Amino acid sequence: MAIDTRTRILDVAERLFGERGFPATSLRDITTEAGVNVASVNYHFGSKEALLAEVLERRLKPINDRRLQLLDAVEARAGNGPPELEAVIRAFLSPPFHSQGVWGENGFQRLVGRIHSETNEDFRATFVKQFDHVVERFTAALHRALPDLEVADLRWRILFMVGSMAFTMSWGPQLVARGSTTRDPEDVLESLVLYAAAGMAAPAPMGVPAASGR
Amino acid sequence: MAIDTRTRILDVAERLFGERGFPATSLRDITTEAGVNVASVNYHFGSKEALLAEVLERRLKPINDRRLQLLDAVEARAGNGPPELEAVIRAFLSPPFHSQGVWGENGFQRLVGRIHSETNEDFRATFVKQFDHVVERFTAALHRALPDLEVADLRWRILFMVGSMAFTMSWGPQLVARGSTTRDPEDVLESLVLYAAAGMAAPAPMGVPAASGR
DNA sequence: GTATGATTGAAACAAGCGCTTGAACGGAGG
DNA sequence: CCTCCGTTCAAGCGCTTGTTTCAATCATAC
Repeated sequence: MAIDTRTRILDVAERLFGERGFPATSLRDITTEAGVNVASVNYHFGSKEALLAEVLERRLKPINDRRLQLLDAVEARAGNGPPELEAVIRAFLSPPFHSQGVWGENGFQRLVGRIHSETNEDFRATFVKQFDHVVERFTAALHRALPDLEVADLRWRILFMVGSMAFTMSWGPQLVARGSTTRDPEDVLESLVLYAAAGMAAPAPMGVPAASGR
Repeated sequence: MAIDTRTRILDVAERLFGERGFPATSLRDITTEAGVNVASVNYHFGSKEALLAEVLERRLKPINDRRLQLLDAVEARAGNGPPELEAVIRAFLSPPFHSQGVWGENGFQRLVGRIHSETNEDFRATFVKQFDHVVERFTAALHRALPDLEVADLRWRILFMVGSMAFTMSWGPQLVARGSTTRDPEDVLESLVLYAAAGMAAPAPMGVPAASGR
């Protein structure tokens, strides 16, 4: 056997969860395609949910590590001054785009896009926890890059940015495959970075009176 | 009986599909909570999928109609000149935010966010078709508002915008409920409009040489 | 070469799924 | 009163789900 059972299950599960979603993918779908026994999932992972957790962990951890590493570099370069906005955003957005292979043949990118809106409240809480540290670091960095923006506004804008990213990773491969647009993932990333940077730097909304007057 | 069976099923289905997702919600979950018989779903709608279609149709149609109506007004105001960017974006983003009640108690907004990344390829195709006309109208309007931007770039930016919107509608209620941020949906919409307008107006990427020189 | 502990296999478990059935219900029209 | 027809109901259809069981198999260590 070329690769061991565990890895084969993880690979197939990653792709199928990405293509069809978690609840719509059965363990038998996975094990049949992986050429392993149904029981091996529960033997190696314990449950279907635990399998999902490990599928995510395997990819998300390196991505978040890389994000922090890139952010460190950006902040080091900035010294005591504010970090460069576009560089901070690029540090956040580029790792998931580079996490694996080519668009459309990439189960995980689809899964990342999907996972952001698919699971139940409990899972969301767990999912968010994995990102807490990363989000806090980037929020702080962006706050330094954009000192005039209220933190509350900044948090919403980060939500907008993550939304663009997740949605693009989920739909992008399909749009590219349908030929509606033909762009290198690298170009799409670049486009997204420019878009997000401009959005972040947009004038502050004036709806609610600010705590610290503006 | 206060409301008729059909409507009760639609209301509960809308909320549960939004909370748990389509595959994870069983007909029995819906009918139990609605206080109706299981068979009534198949009697009134034909199948679970048809129920989902009707749940979406009921809300999406008015939203898209309203979008076009607002866009007409914006274009009429612009006369022969280019429409105002921010107004076009507001015409696109505001209807789903106003579609129903309050954040967090709103099944449909959650569902809208979710539906964008949850279902399978076949459903996506059907789903996209419902939006084709709206997307084309807004793409044209945005192209007139931003004549220097390649249409290919513009399409990606529209994807980014829709992603922000979908993600915000999916996660916003939860963030608000957790108290991480307390904002009126109207303020969030305003914030999103400003963000998207700035992103749309961002400098064009220079990655690939443009077909028509820039 | 045989014992040992980890892994795989075929089969079955209870539970839940979407959907169908055929009878019962209930108000309107003749 | 009775018929009719749209609607509701309890029950059950065949099937799939995640998970478990326990024997068979494997690689390794003595």
